[in-house]
Amino acid sequence: MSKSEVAELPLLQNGDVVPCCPPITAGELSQVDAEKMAAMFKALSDPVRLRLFSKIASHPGGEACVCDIADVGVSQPTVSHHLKKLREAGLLTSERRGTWVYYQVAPSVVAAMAAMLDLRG
Amino acid sequence: MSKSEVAELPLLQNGDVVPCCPPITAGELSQVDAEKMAAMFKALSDPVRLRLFSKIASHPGGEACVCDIADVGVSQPTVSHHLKKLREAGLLTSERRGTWVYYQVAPSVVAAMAAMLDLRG
DNA sequence: CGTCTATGTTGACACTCGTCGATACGGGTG
DNA sequence: CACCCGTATCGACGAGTGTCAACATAGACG
Repeated sequence: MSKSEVAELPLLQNGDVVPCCPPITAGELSQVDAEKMAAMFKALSDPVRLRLFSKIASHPGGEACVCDIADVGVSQPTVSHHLKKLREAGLLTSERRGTWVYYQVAPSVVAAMAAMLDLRG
Repeated sequence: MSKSEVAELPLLQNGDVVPCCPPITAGELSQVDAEKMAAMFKALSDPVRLRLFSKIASHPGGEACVCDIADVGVSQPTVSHHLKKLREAGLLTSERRGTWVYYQVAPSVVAAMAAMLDLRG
């Protein structure tokens, strides 16, 4: 029952849409594709993560320092925990610049999620 | 940041995109909007639900009988449980026709999710 | 070096979730 | 009516998740 099979997500750089999976209207998802997609949706299935993500996405350049977005109503370790989850899902990348750590959205991964929800398949 | 005030999960009929929440690039999500969006994403954050959903979405008319999609590797009660979750999230509607129950996708809700992931905000 | 600030990690806890078997319900059919 | 088939609900169990306090790590600066 326990599936510790952590599907390794793309983790690719900005550019274009990664053809991870076809639109959901294109046919039945395979087991593997379903697990990959589910991992991405799960990353956005928490209100705190969603708020962190929107704060970063709405910053100029789609990038923000942790110190700029940490005010979401939970403790600092919890913020760090959620940012790690988003990073592991491939939705964010992080980079340390001196004292601060900056997180950037991974546009191609987000675009791939949106493409999968396109019903005009 | 313009946040639309939608009372509860749409559950509306096919037609156009429900303006649930602005694109994630449009500004910080409110607590309420984040919870609504998170609930929708959570509904698609499970591989079994994703496979059920894709099976329905890829059927002609975006509708399918339970008997046509129930083969996803889990027991019948579990299938029923997941379909209920998708229904409660507003992503599916169900209708009994004689012996069988048919599930249909709610295109507007799915389109709203895709719109929220549009980075070209 | 020592210290301060910013961020990440660890361990523990309560709670939620996915799953199943057993059971109930609803509607055809004989 | 009795029976069977398709689907939903219930109750229970193990695994997973979000949260925090405490602690650890990494630069900046004196």
